[in-house]
Amino acid sequence: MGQGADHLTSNQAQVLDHLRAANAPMTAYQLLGRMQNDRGAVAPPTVYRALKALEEAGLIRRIETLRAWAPVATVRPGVVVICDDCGTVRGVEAPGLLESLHERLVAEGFAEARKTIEVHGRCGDCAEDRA
Amino acid sequence: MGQGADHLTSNQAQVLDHLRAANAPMTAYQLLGRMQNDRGAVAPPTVYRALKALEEAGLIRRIETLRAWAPVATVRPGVVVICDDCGTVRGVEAPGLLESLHERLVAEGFAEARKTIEVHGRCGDCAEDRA
DNA sequence: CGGATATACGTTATAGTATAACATAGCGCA
DNA sequence: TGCGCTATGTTATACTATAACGTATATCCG
Repeated sequence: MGQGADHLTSNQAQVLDHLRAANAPMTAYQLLGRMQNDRGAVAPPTVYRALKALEEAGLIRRIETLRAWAPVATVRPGVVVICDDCGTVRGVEAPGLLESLHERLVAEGFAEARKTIEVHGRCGDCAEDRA
Repeated sequence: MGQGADHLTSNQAQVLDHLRAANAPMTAYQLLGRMQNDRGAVAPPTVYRALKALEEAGLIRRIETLRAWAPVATVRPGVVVICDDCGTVRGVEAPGLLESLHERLVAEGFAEARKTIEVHGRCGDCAEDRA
């Protein structure tokens, strides 16, 4: 587990721990609340700086459609699948898909820098629960 | 031009006009500023309500990674391609791609409701300008 | 040692995005 | 006429994110 990290600072480690302990993405202010429980006063920049460093280290990513953050372990590669019922988030491998999109764009002279692919819906477990 | 619309209210038409006149997505508060220029006092809910109605009518969509809004005409189907240099946004057809992703998810028991696919990078025109 | 630089962090304030809640106005129609 | 519906106005506030400045600590090297 864990790649791309050098040494995490204690703020960064704490944020990462909370994200890994959660079973759904957390917003920055949810994290802020947890940190304020753990120790005393914490201000938003503390959280956002940790999030930025962790994102740059490849350890977390922002789920754009949720305005929230998730550890990369649960979300891995290109495609993020989000259950709107239970809130869980998974990464789905889709190598061919990313490949073919890439070729499409290259053919048009577009130089890709960053891809965001997020799918909302209901996961199998939640569908069963309603059956 | 234009589908899915019933009758637009004047707020909605005004917002849509501004979005169509722009060559890049606009934030809600940019739109708010334009509306305040056009007539006098306008408050955020006026803009957000119009955006919501237009989105439900399929006439615009939110570009999640930009926190901004674009007319569907410029952005069409599944894949949104964004140039980080000039700010323009295009829709790219990618039927096979969406198809195969869909099948992947169905196979896992996941029921899709909404897909967001956004690609950032530099468009061909901007690449030339730097050559 | 002592100073220069770099990094993280604390702290205060503010910018930017979005919605809740309640009041009002106009329209269609029983 | 009076009811219900929809859109709008209006005020306030919630939520998300960053700017700007100061301080502490570590590191490197003269």
